[in-house]
Amino acid sequence: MEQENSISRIQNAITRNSQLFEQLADLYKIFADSSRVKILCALTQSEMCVSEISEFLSITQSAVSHQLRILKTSNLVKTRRAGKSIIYSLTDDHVRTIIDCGMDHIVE
Amino acid sequence: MEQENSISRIQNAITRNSQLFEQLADLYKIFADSSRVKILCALTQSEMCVSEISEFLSITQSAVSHQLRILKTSNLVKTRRAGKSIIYSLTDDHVRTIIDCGMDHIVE
DNA sequence: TGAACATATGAACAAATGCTCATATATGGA
DNA sequence: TCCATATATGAGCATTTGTTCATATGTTCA
Repeated sequence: MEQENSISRIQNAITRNSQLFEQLADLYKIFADSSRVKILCALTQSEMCVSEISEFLSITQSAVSHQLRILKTSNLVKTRRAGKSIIYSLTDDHVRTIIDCGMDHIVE
Repeated sequence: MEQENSISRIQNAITRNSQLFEQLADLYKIFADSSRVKILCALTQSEMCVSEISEFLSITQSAVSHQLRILKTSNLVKTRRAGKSIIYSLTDDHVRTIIDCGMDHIVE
């Protein structure tokens, strides 16, 4: 039943809406970099400010900031200010789901 | 409960196995191109030979072949020969699941 | 065996990407 | 206001990536 919905959804997509694939590819592009995946996984555990992420993952502050910008632009993370820091957190649970999907495939 | 497993799995991954993120990112890289997503979606419907895929998606035979090579190398598709044609199909249902995950996020 | 069809592949090129370095912006406290 | 801390951003650069074009490999059938 759920499978059927999936297939017909994809069929419609292929025949009628080629743009959807760009969107889909663009979404996966975000997860297609190990720095960003690490950041997203880190935020899966708890919200963190930039310097915490940087330290936790051993990635340059600048690099982290650049990647966070991408993540925020694509609405996967949201921010709030706390004093001098800016705290990043996941926008919703989709990220968790998508990472889990991929993880399931890796682990086999 | 399922959420808990997810989180602890990710925590272990971050602290102990940085290589896992490369694998995860590499997996998403495969989905991060619209041609490959289209091909995978097409194969979601039914197995197809190269020229069918090429025609169905309006992508050059050469381009399709190059992408199929990537998909096969990463074990997402398998092949069998039928006369002059080589027929491609999905290796398992993980592809469906992953595409569905992404689709869910797009549709919102 | 030779022609026609089907697929694979290598080289070349343009576009996209992620990092670093330097610097700008913003906040809090002395 | 001045300084230290925190974050963002632009330019430059090296690497990766996807396509095209030409051609090679492989299969069927006359």
